[in-house]
Order: sequence, then C-alpha cells, then structure tokens
Amino acid sequence: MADVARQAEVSIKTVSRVVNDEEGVRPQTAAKVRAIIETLGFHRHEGASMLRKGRSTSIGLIVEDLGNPWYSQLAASMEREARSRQHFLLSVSAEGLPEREAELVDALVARRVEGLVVVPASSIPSEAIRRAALQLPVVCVDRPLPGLHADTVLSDNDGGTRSAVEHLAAHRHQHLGFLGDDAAIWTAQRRHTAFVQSYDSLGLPGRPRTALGPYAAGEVSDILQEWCSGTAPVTAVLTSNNRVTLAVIVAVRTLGLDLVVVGYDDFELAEFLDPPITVVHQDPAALGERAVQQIFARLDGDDAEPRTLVLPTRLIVRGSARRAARIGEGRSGDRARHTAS
Amino acid sequence: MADVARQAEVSIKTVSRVVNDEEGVRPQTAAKVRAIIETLGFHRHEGASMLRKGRSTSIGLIVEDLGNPWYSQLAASMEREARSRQHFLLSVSAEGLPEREAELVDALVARRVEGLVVVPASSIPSEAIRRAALQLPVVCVDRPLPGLHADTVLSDNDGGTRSAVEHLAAHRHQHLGFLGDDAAIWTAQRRHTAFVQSYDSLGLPGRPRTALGPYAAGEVSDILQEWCSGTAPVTAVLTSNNRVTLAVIVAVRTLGLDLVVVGYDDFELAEFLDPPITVVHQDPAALGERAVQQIFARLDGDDAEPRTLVLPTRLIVRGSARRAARIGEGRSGDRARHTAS
DNA sequence: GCGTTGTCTGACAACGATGTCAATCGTTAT
DNA sequence: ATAACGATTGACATCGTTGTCAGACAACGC
Repeated sequence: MADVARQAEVSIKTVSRVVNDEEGVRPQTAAKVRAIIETLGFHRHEGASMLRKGRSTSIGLIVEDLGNPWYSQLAASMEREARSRQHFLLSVSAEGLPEREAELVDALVARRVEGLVVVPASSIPSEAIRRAALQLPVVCVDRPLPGLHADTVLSDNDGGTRSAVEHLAAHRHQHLGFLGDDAAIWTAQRRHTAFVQSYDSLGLPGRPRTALGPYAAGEVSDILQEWCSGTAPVTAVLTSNNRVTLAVIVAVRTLGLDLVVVGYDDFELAEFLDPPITVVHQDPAALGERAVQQIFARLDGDDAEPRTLVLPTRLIVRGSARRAARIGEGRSGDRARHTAS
Repeated sequence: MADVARQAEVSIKTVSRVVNDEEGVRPQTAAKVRAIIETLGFHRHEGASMLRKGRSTSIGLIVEDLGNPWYSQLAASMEREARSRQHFLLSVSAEGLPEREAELVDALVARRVEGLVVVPASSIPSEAIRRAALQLPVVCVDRPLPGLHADTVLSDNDGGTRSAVEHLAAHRHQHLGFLGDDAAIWTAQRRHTAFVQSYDSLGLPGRPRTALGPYAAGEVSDILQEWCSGTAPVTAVLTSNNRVTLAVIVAVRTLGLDLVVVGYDDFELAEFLDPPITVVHQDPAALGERAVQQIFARLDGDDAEPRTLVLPTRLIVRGSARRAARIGEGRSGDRARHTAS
C-alpha cells in the first residue's frame, strides 16, 4: 500500500480510503490511485486488515467427513451463503472424533473466525466449544449440544421417522426393522426412539427389531439375515442415514433378500436402484443456509436467547410403495416362503 | 498475550516463546505461562502472527461445485493433506464461470493463501491467475492451463478413454457413442479426441457418433434415441463425467433403451444399478493429495521447472461385460430389433 | 479582505504477534 | 572472590492496515 501511495503521490491513508470505497476522496484522486493499484497488481493484505479491524470475514465449519455427500452439500450451501456476505468458509473434517473436534474448534477460534458451525461428534459439549460459544456465535447443525448456549438448526427427526413408518404400515408392512448408525450419533438415537414410538402408536404387532452401530464388517448382513428368518420375518427396514442405507443395499443385494428399504437421506440415483429406494429427504442445503443466516443475525447484533430451528423433512416415495402393496396382498404366501428359508 | 504476560510476571516475548515451543525457556517458567494461558483461555491471534511472519498457513482451492461428489472428494483429501502440515483449506465454488474464478483468485491471493489449487473453468489463463502464479505456487488439477507457469496434476484421460473403448470392442460392441460434457471443459474435449482416436485405431466400422454439451433439457434423450435407431444403432455409450453419466442413466431408463453405459468417474452404488455401470475410475483423492504435496514442495524451496503429473485410471468392470457379450452373440437379432423400432 | 463553512487529505497511533539484539541471571573455572 | 561463559529473559521495532484527529484548501457570504 505504501508503494501505491508513493507512486500516486498521495498518503497511505488515501489509498486505504480508495481500497475501501470510503467517501470523501476526490474522483480524480481515486481514479489515479486505482490506476496505480491496477498496474502494480496490489492486493490489500487481509491479515493486516483483519488485525486492525478485529474482524476476519470468515466462518468455520466442522463436520465429520467432507467427502460424504450430505456434508459436502451442507458445506457447498454454506459457502454460497457466506460468500453472499463476502465471507469465506473454512471447512474441516473431525472424522467423528470429539478430541479432534475440540482441537479444530481451538484452531478456528485462533483464526478468529467470526462464527462457527458445528455438526457435533458427540452429545457432550467440549470445553473448547464452551469457551468458543462465549466469544463468538456458534450454531449446531443436525444435532444439538444440550447445555450449550448456542443456536441450533435441526431437521424434524421425529416427523421424518414417523412418516416413514406410517408409509410402510399403510402398505401393510407389519414387521419392521430399524438399523441406526453409531449409537454415539445423536440422530441415530433420536430416530431410533421415534421409530419405536411410531411402531407402538400404530399398534404394529410384536416388538420392533432395532440395532445401533457401530457395525463390524459383515454385521449388517448378519442382522438382516436374522431378522428375515423365523416366524415373523421383517419385511421392511428403515435406516438412520445414508451410510447405513448403503450398507443395507449391499447386504440386501448380496444375500438376495426380499426386503423393502426406506433410507434416511436422499441420494442420487435412488430412483434407479432395484428396488428403488424410498427415502426421508432432509435438505442439507437448507440447513446450511439457515445456519449461516443465524450466524450473520447474531453478528448483526441479535442477542435474543438461543433459538432452535426445526426444518421439515419430506418422504420421497419410490417404487417401494407398489412393491410393498404387492407383499401386503400376498402376505401369507410371502410369510410361508420366508419361514421356509 | 499481554494479559498472560502480566499475570505470569514475564515479558510478552517469553509468552510468545512458550506459545511457539521455542527453546531457551526455563521449564518452570514455561509451565507457569502455560498454566495462565489455560486459565485465561488465551489463543494466539493468527491474523497478527500471519502479518508478522508473512505466512498464512492456508491453501486455497477453487472448483466448479463443492456439492459435486468428485470435487468434494478432492476437497476432503486436500483438507486432510493440508492439515497434516497445520494448514487450513479455503475451498470455494466458481460455478464454472471464468469471471467468478478470476474474482476468487484475487480474493484468495488477498488472503495471502500460501498456495492455490485450481480446477480451471476455462482453458485460457485469466490475468488474475497469471499474476497469482508469479507470487505463489499454483497447481492446476484435472485440467491444464496452457501457457501458465504452474504445476499440473492430471489423470490419464487418453489411457482411461482407450481402456473403456477397448473393453467395449472386446465385448463385440461395434457401434459406440460418446457423450461429453460442456465443450468448454478441457477433459470433455480431450476424452472426445481420445475416443475418436481409439475408435479409429481399433478399426471399428463407420464413424463414431459423438456429442458435446452443454445440453438443453431433454437433449441427451433425443441424442440417444437418434443414435439407437437407424441401420447401425449404437449399442454402447461412453460418457465424459459423472454429470453426463447421470443424465444418460435417466434417459436410458426413461426411454427403456437397451444400451450399455460406461461412465467416466466412479460413483457409489454404480454396482447396484440395472444395468450395473462400468466406469473409468480416476481417484480424485489422489489428485488432491499430489496437488497439495506439490504446493508444499514448492514452498519448501523446490524451484525446478513446472511439472505435469499424470495419474493412472482404472477401468472398473461391472456387469456390462456380461451383457455386452450377450448382445455380441445375438447381434443380428439385436440389430433387427433395433432397426424395427 | 476576512472569517466561516465544508471538503479533501495526511500524520500518527494502534491492532497482536515475532525477530533482533542487548541485558541479566546462575554456573563454573580460576 | 572474580572473571567468563552459556542459558534465560526483555525492550523495542516492525509487519500492513485503519481509526482519530488535525491540517490544508477552496468556495462562500459579508
């Protein structure tokens, strides 16, 4: 900036004014400065600006795995939303490890991100995130952190789960199974509970069969095989997220099971699988957008009590309805076939 | 830091030494300082550190769309690799627009990223990226920027395309089609050229049928329908990336075409589609890792001439081989059926 | 001509950390 | 006891930018 000032024969301050589009600079002076900036290829040093202004114009995001499409859609929408306010997004993967998450929180706070969005790896707020929440806006997405003074954006797990169970029941599935991801993941627990409640309130027979991870290699297959044998075989399963859905699809295809699968989280091509997979769609892009908007609202001075926002889910029915109906109609025969196997 | 120094009754400089694990601090002094740091919850201000040291410990990544699994895998692997050297990754989507890409290059340079990885939106280097390449290491991934003084990491487009065409020819497919993405995308062009060359060198009959995007809505369907009718219908198509593969799968299923699809870019569940999709697998994670390693090598003082690294691809055969053989055996019958339609 | 107003510009300090270099301390050798 | 040495520690300037405040300058009314 000093170089520009020298060449333009003005003070550093004037250059600063031009760079920041501040008013009170004579147009011809501004034009001259701008010309020099162009020729020298000058860029303001954001680090220094950050230091002086005390603002970093960036937001942090901590998720489990940026390679997972669900998270990458979240990150993509947040990046878009952040950029609409000239902010950058620093996204990092904590790999589901609470201690790594804590490290990353500290690292992002050290970078003076203006806000922090977290998809918590555990249900207990770390010391690091408690400290963070005291000095900058923190938003939990997808999973809450009870006891943390922070905004939260969730999707409607109870409603989503219920819609899936009701859908299956309406198509005469009586014996349902639920396969959740790692029990440490809040959504897995929550959807598990909602599944059992829906099962009971619909008066489905017997007790619901459920499992929670983490699963050893081949364990999903074993569980499904067991559920599908015996006197009251399961005819449909609900999964708690895209990772489990994938494992179930693999198992179903490998074992050749006749099983309707309803997945949590939509995924590309679900429509073209055999059988097509009905899913509970939750919109990660919408979650991300709202989270960033929440951060900006706080930065703009909103200091109301922490809010929890619950976004609706949508059941996307794909083929399984038809197939379910078929099974329902010929149920006794089907059951006979199952018990025989 | 001043607060810590006051409480610990040492100078700011000593605190700095402790924070940076510099040697020459008496263990008991260091312990005392560390204790105060803990109680005060002090974090070094990275912006200030950045300013003084002239380094930002961050790397920039510009891609087309972070929501696309291919790019998100690239970003995820880069983030992992960058973090192994204590660096953060600033990833942004340029949405395929060269002018936005140029803006983002400037914004990242202003943030003083130490290196910049770009998946170029066009084949012509912008002024912005030329300037950037003069002051920091730039690496092009997936697509080169001819004339730019920068390292490049590509995957073997010629080899990958050839392996796909040879695979199809070996299974008696004689009439092949190629559907490329937007002609502005370098890989689409390159794979197109390689497709035509392979087609010729294998002595396949007639002229290869090819198309390049961008495609209007429904255009892919129209093209496929045309290729599959007439006297020498196409029996297999190769696509140039995951986006086109998706469009082709939708068209094939919607129109009920009997067409073998080989896709560029692997994707989850490709195995379980009907028909299963054979793909040319290129490893975005490996590309990202090498790109970041290249950046660090340059930062470590490597000033050799720009290098181009070409990573191998792998043909993942899934079912289409069997199906192709079947078509090959009953070719005349098949052709009759096709011409009849 | 002179004070007054308002516009434009510049000098300077400060943001928080670190490199440089000098000062201080505790040891050891004499 | 004292000089000499290495191990610790601290004072200060500095990185590039922006907020504060005062100075310079032109235009205006009297």
